[in-house]
Amino acid sequence: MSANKNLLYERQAEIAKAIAHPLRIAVIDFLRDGEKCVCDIAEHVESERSNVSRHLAVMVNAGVLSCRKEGLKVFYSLRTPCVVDFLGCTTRVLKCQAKEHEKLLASL
Amino acid sequence: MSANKNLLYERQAEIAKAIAHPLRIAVIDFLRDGEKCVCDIAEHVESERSNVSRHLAVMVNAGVLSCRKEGLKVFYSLRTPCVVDFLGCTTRVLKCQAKEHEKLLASL
DNA sequence: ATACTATATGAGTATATTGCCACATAGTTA
DNA sequence: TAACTATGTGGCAATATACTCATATAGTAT
Repeated sequence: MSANKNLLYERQAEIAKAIAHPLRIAVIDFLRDGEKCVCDIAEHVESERSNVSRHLAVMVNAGVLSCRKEGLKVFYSLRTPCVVDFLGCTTRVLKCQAKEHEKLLASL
Repeated sequence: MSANKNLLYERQAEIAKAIAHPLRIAVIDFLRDGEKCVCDIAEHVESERSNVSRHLAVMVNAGVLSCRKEGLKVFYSLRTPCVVDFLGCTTRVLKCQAKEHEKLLASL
């Protein structure tokens, strides 16, 4: 494996890691219909603001979200719509799993 | 947020977490051209077999990989081709980041 | 200036993940 | 059976992550 490949894998892992948390996935799903401030996000995902703020920082750091300050509030949004594709990928994997479970059940 | 949604987010996060590691991404990339045994995978990703074995178990557990025993060897393969789409998603995010960096540099 | 609101951060604890070593298990071959 | 190979697992230490509480910062309004 070349050093370039390794670097790519690490960057890819960083992005995947930034998404790999239930709360963060909830946030991404919520942000599909446009930018939201921390307090709205915290209310929606039913978690403390300080906690949400940290999770948001993780995603901004990984390049998944971007943020914009306006007065007291900070609005977060998806940096690129293709982040949403991740959710599609996961649901496809889940569907694939469900199908195999069905097959197994049917064979009993 | 409904309980159903929360459950979905947790399952999605499990899958994303199973992918979110440089070594595991290297494995997925390697498995694109078909099933491989642990020793071949370990050699390719340049890591200890015991370590690789654990990472493989994580991915099987999350439903990302499947395995098949044949004699002494255990062959691992992608459970569904759509797992590869993840890598595409991450590279698209990376490209998006690169573009923004370019813009920033150009404005200096 | 004071009180208030929204957000971020430091510190501490709890928990999870990773990598390594040694060893166990299972199948193969002589 | 004995030696060998491929894989998996227990145990440990190092590190990373997540959550909570208290506090800091920044902007707003009175």
